[in-house]
Amino acid sequence: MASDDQPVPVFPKPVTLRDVAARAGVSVATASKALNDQGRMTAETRERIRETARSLGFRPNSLAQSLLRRRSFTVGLLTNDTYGRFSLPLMSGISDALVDNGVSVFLCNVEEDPRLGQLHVEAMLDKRVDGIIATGKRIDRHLPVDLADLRVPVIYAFTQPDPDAVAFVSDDAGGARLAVEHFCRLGRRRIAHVSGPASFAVVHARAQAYRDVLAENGLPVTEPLLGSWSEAWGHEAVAHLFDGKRDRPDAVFCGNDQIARGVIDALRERGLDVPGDVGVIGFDNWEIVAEATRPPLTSVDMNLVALGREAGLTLLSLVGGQPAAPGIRQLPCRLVVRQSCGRLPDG
Amino acid sequence: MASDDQPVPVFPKPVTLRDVAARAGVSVATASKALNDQGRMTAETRERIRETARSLGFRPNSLAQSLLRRRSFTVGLLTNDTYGRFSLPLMSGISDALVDNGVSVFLCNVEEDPRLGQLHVEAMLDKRVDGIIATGKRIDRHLPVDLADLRVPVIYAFTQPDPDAVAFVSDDAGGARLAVEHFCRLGRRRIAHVSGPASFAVVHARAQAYRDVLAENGLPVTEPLLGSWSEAWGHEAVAHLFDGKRDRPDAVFCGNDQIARGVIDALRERGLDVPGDVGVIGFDNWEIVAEATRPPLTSVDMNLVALGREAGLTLLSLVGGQPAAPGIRQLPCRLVVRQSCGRLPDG
DNA sequence: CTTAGCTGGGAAAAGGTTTTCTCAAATAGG
DNA sequence: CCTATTTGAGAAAACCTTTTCCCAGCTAAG
Repeated sequence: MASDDQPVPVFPKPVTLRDVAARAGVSVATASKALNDQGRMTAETRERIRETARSLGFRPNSLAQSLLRRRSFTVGLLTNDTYGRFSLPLMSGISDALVDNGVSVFLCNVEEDPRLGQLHVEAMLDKRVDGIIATGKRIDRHLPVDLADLRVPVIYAFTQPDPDAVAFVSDDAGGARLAVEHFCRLGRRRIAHVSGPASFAVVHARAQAYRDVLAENGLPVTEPLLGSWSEAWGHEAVAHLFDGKRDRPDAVFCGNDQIARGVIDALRERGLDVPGDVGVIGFDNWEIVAEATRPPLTSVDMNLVALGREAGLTLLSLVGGQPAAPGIRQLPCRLVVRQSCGRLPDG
Repeated sequence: MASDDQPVPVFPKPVTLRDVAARAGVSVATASKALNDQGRMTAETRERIRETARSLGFRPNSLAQSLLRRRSFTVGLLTNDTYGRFSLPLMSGISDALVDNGVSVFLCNVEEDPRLGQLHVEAMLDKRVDGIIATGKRIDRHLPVDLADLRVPVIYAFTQPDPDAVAFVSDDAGGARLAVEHFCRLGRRRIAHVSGPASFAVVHARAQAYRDVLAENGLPVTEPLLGSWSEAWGHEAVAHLFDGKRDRPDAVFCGNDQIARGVIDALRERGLDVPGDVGVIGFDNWEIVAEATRPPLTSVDMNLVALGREAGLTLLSLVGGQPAAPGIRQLPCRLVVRQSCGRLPDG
């Protein structure tokens, strides 16, 4: 009978609570209560309904539930980090924190396009997300989208927040301290700092921490060398640091892993041993880079997964009605020690 | 009256169609029809209702619409690519194709965990996604999750599909041809191939294309060197290729950009000029790597964004009831020429 | 035996929208 | 002036689930 030229897959109608109730010979109200551990009924009735639901493969329609509860168990994640260098670890942590609560995440890349941002935010709101997390690729820039006075709670993670918002960022100064203090403990005395462009707020935060730690340890402070975030700049910076005849550094703290990579390569080209002659520490702990340097790179990890988890949990409690004090929370970084920084003499 | 210790943001109730109707002095039915260009009414009534909706900032509740239409304008994207190296460009293309149709994307990372996969798929189904796109980090491995006989259409992109499914992958053989033929056109005669582990299907596809092109051009075929996907392996492979005294390659086609990076660095260490003495082409066109090599790396781009867009559009038409022939569609790659491969003598 | 209280379960409303059907008024046709 | 048709708009059902209220029957207390 059926024409089989083009077998079109046919998707069966989902089984509804009504089906379960009919099959079990009860009303939908009773069925609902049985499955949700609500109401009063004999244990026998409850179990019979549950068994029926199981055997029919019943799954409640989330849309209907959401409509009724005014809660969709859905959050939106906005980002402008196309390559996901920072937002994917964040996403991972967020998802991790939420999946056990049955919450799913809409991911939207808004690039730098306000129109796109507007579009995505409206789509999220229309779909009644319970909340929104905004994230980006740098801490000191806004997303190209206005998230003030939305109908839902908003949390900022690793991006510039609106005033009076709840935000999570990494403690860059703390991370820098970790690196420089590690050098100090290892007995390095002339520690240089090569970082990215002055237009980045984190560059200044890290540089100040660098100066502070050196001062605290009575070590000479040389002005940080600012350039770009690239390997090429790391390469070039080594020339600046080592072409002067005296006071050559015995350690370089770099603003990111790519710069560190350039520094290490340039040092090798000059015949300097890492970590023997010069120790190097990077920032970001981008494993794909940190593990490809020779020797493998010690680097500051911003704990983005943990940051994402924290943001997710906070959003959840905000959605649940718990107030959260506005303000920026800085989460600690962690030093991942590999081989580029050297080790304690006795180690 | 109000206690202001802790200013809790209060979120206003969304305005509903009922509100609009009441304000405009019509029934909700009429209001709905006015806003959707349905039904019959005087142009004046229609415009009055629209104006009311605008002034009230009315936005239809997507949940209610979805419930009724049995269509949620939502799709799920499954991946196990934690770093997003491949899935983010895909995601970008998918999102691109869908956002204009008001469709949002749930992104779920299932890692390698079947339990997590099951969890996410069930959450998606409960939320009544219109369809699912499965993607991964390699073409020849399944996600740790069973997507057969779901209640919704499924499309595979850049991951191993179930039989009889619709799938999109990159044409790796074609991409390899592009690279090797380019070398041939440039007059290179001894072209080597350094690639990843033999356990990857793409390694064989690319290697075969490499042999084919060399044979077609009457050039000597040396067996591809298989190793790992790392820079270190690229480095090591150069030793194998150049320590033999004769028939040293004048071109190396690499299985990915990291290998290419290792090859280029090793060549430089040997005093060989790239592209003067040896041309190098990579695969993946991972810009962050390709642009950091010196000289910048020519590489095969798998057009993942386009692949994602194609997958998104196909899923959309599948959801719309258009049948799509099952099978694997290979989408062409593209060669991004930078400086590592050299140029035509007359160029 | 009467009344209060409990028990098991159902009816109905609510959530917000779309769509089909119905109906009164207005218009056209004869 | 009377009937047939069109026009404008509303009532109600449907989507699926949850929750509040209600009720009939039963038990226990007085």
